[in-house]
Amino acid sequence: MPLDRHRIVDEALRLVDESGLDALSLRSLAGRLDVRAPTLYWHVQNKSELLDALADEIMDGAIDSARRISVPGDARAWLLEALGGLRSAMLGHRDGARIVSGSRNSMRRADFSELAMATLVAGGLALRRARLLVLVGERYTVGWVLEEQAPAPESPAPDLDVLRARLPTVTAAIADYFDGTGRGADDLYRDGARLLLGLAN
Amino acid sequence: MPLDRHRIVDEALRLVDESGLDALSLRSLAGRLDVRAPTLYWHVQNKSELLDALADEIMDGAIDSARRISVPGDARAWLLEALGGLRSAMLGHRDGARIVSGSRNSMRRADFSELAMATLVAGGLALRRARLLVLVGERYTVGWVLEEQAPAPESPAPDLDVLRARLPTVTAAIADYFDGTGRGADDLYRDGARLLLGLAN
DNA sequence: CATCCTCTCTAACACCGTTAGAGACTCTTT
DNA sequence: AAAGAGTCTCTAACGGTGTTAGAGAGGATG
Repeated sequence: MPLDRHRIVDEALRLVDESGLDALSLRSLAGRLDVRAPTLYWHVQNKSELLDALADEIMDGAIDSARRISVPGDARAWLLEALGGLRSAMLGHRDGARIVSGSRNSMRRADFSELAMATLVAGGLALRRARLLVLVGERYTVGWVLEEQAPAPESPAPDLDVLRARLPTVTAAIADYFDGTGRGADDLYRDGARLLLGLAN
Repeated sequence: MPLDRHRIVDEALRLVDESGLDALSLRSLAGRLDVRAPTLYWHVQNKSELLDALADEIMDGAIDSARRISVPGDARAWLLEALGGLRSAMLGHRDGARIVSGSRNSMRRADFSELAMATLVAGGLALRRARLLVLVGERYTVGWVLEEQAPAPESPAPDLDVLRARLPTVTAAIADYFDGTGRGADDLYRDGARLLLGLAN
């Protein structure tokens, strides 16, 4: 199979999924494609262009998923689903949020915003409000998933008692939230998103 | 002046402020301290430990500023100010949000959460709600400033007409927001934060 | 005086992104 | 058929990175 840009991006994404973004070097990627590193420069200008392409790939997933959402009465409910799709698209790849947040030239990010704002406006929201909701929703989601995907600290897990002494409210709140009724990470994100869209509770 | 950990972190922060996070290498930092790179390893275990220290420094600013806020009737108004302080602390250093979001071992981040949740609970909010508000507020803020501090794309600025064709709603919304009454980036952040705290006007 | 401890050094390792420039190999033109 | 152009991959190398090993200077302590 001949080497082309698409195959490169594909294999890069696979490499990232297996070993994390930090393990993605042009040499290791080339090795998987049975090629030497400089060869990649024929198909891709930069490493950063490659990273942009990865971000595009991820955002494509988010856009596709957003397009599939039927627009209900309340446009804000649509946005809630769209943002959930954005989160899923990023969670779908290791370090997905880092890739998306680190890419400065992904037109697909703007496409997502356009789709979202246009849908909200079509749903009757004022332009200014639509923009605010979309901006806030996107940045909230990226910030959220960034945190979700952050690897556990390498330093030895601090003693639980010490933690409880220094962070009594935080630890109590965690215990409280997960206590009992099978609520998990997805619910927490969704609660936050609903809050910020004014769909609270 | 003898070399110690504090001076290293200080100079690192200065270097980052001048030249950006990507320009921070142990060699360049050592050069500014009139020392060779391996010397730094006597005072600091890792580069990542150094980055954690930078994040701590920034979060210290956020915590100090939060402590100075008097608690008004509505605890949510306090949180709004505290988050504004967090944003200012990150904006106060080049790539501040990247530093904070990239650090996995900064206890100060947890301290900030603790302070915020405790204040909200003391202000009468339920534990579960306090946690949600703080988590959402923090991640929103980090995501926001990350975007604010992202350097302009290096690729030649795409043609404005092409942009307007592909992103009609986005471009119209930007024009609409900044049109007329001197509203700026700070206001936009604040609007978003108010929205998410249910203080919307 | 000898020994330890604290701190800085030189030298080196393996890796990184990236560039220059030499070949193959195919396809088109003469 | 010969010559040339274009496409793709290669080797070799550059300057940079984080990091380690280990030597040595200098002061404090026995």
